[in-house]
Amino acid sequence: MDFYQRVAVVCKTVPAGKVATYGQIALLCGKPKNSRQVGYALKHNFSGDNLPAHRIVNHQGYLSGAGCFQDPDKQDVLLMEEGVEVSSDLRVDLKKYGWKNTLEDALCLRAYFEKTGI
DNA sequence: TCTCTGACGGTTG
DNA sequence: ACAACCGCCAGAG
Repeated sequence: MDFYQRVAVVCKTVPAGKVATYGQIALLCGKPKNSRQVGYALKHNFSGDNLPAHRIVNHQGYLSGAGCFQDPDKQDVLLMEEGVEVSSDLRVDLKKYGWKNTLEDALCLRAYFEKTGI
């Protein structure tokens, strides 16, 4: 099983206009305690294609933004375009914009992982 | 192997 | 609400 592939898939399943936490991603990847590895994966940007990394925030709703985009303000712009409000201190309201992963989503991802073998 | 480090999370005071 | 602490796991040197 390729954890990073799973991270990529999960990130893509996060709907536009919503944000997910690292813990959520790790949980959906089947490894609840690998939240740090999620960040590591995004930093190295595995799987090549452009992942919506701007939708991934920490459990407090802060955008870490450690240079995944050359322009630090790029993430604000992307989130704003998706209708997510970002405060000046790079924080989003998880109560409003946090992605509530349903059991259906988890099962769908699980099935996808089984199917593709990752 | 061993150690250090890190886009983190949860609990506690 | 906030900060300190501890736990966690995979890469890199």
